[in-house]
Amino acid sequence: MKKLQLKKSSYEPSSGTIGYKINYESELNSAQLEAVLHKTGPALVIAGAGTGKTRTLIYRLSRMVEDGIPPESIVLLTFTRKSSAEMLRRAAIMLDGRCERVSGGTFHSFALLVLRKYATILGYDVNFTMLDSTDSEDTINLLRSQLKLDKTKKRFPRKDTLAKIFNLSVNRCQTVEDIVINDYPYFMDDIDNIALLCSQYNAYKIKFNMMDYDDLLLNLNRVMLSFPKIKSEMNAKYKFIMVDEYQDTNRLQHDIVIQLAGESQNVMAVGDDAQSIYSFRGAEYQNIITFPSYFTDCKVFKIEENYRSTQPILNMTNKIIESASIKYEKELFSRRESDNLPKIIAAENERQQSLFVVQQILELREENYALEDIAILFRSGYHSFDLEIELNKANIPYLKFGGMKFVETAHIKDMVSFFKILVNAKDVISWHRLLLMLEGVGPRTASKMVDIISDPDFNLKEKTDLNYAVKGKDGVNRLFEFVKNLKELKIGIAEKANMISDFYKPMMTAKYDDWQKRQKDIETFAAIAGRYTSISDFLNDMAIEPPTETVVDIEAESKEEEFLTISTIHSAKGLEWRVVFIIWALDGKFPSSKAADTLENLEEERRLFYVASTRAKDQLFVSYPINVYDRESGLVLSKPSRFLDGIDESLADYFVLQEFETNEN
DNA sequence: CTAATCAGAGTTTTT
DNA sequence: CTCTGATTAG
Repeated sequence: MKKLQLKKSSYEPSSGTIGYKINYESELNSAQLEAVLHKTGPALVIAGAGTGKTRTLIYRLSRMVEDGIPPESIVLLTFTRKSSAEMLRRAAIMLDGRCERVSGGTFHSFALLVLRKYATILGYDVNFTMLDSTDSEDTINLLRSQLKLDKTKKRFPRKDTLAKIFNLSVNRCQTVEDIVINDYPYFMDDIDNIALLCSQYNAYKIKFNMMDYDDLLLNLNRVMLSFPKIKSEMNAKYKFIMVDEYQDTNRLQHDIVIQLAGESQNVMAVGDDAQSIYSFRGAEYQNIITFPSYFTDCKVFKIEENYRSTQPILNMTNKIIESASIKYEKELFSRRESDNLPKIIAAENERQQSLFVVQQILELREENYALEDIAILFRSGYHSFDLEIELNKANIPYLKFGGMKFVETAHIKDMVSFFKILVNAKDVISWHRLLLMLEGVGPRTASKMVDIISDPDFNLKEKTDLNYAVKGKDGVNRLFEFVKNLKELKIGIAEKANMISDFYKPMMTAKYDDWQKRQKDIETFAAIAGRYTSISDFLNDMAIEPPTETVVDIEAESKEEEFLTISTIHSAKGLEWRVVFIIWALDGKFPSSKAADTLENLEEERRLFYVASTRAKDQLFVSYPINVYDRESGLVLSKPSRFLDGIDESLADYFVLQEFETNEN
């Protein structure tokens, strides 16, 4: 016979977090929890550096998944692929694999995904080609010489300047004329030709079924604006939108978010206006300030407790950002006390700065800091060159982020061109690129042949026209034969990559003196290619989500070994380390003398310095060499960065380096 | 028309 | 220093 018995239990509030696998209440502070439990409707989360912004996003994501919202209907837009992957990984660990099925990624990759489905309605072919920035510059250059604009009396803007103008025009939603008037007044005389070139460029891309980075955003927006049916289809599919780093969105991305939010307005933007560092590509930090005004009843959450850094570090960073003109006032605080003030170090010259950093790292290692706990940050890619030499000497393994990317090097672009042609035989830019490498072929011949190739009737198999055009040019025939054969071969991508590499090698040795170094990259490239089963997937990834590593270290893919991180500040965004070194904090380098011209630029540099210094958890070193000759200005730079003004001895310890002899070797 | 040579300019930062 | 554009010789 069964009897009932009373067992003591406890009171549980009826609202809140019962029934969840994760105990949100105990793992989050109240500000975070509020944001995590936010159900529907628009919301803005203002979260200072190190306050658990990512954490909040991840927990909200898993909370939604636990609520039974299908992960596919949640779009998580992040700024870099690195942070997107990191976020999904952490969410998956916390809850389960469902989190990884969330839609999204970067704005650009999300756009590509959508456009592969809808681009035909805009007149594109499904397998349109992606142009990376070099490709689009080359295209612009081609059109420029066709328009004979390279032969004008006065200097016409260079291809990279033109590309930048067009880019800003798209991302800021302004006309090319406006951009020239505001940002490039010295090209006023050429304004008509610049605008003409831009429209030709746009027409050219459509004609040859190509999209550049900007087109991805533009067309995503367009497809939703012009086709209400598609928009409602998308709104039905993507019910919840979350956007990270909102302060770095530009006008166009902002518009896209509004479209995606649709009627339901289930959109949450997360960011920190003090960390806006992408205005050079059209980002407007005002977007985050005006965000609530675009939606009805937008909730605003502020998270101010910092979990990352010690209080001394925060005291200094708060001071740095204090003099910036930002809208959302916030004062970060931490419960992590420490006696260790940030250290500001003056070195005699660059060499000494590098030696100092290396020496410190070795000492830190003695103190049981792992290399993974340490990062060295700098303003521009080349600031680390000397340091890298010293690191190599000291046998400290490192990975470099930011700066020149692997896929952007000329020889890798050549290799990619072969693959592009395999997918799209009418990829004129790739053809052009390869033809130019051949002996006896210059711009004229290449253009002529490209014209023939782009003719709709042209067919690789019978190339009689070409035989005529290239008579006497053996290399051209070999190239065509090679591509033709390769196309028909039924072999894997790895084998094709090897064949291309063999074919390319003589071309490379003829063109580059340093071909031996490049040869290594080619092998790496072939290895990466071998991981794919579809060439188009491979090319997509190379354009939209290329390997993040930089040229030098991609070969050293010993992931098991621990390594030090050296990185541009831009690439360090959103990450953290126990010990951070900021090098080259020298006025004229950081802020760079280029940026000193306008207040906005200077403000952005200040935020950049702020981002850099808030990466540090335990220790922060800021160093600068004195007595550096600056070619640009012709001055000897010797003053520390102006962002250190006002950092007195209560906030940081100041040091000067002194050399001395030791008996050690 | 191409290839080689020279002069000059511009040097962030990313998808 | 490195990449680009201009000039010139072949």
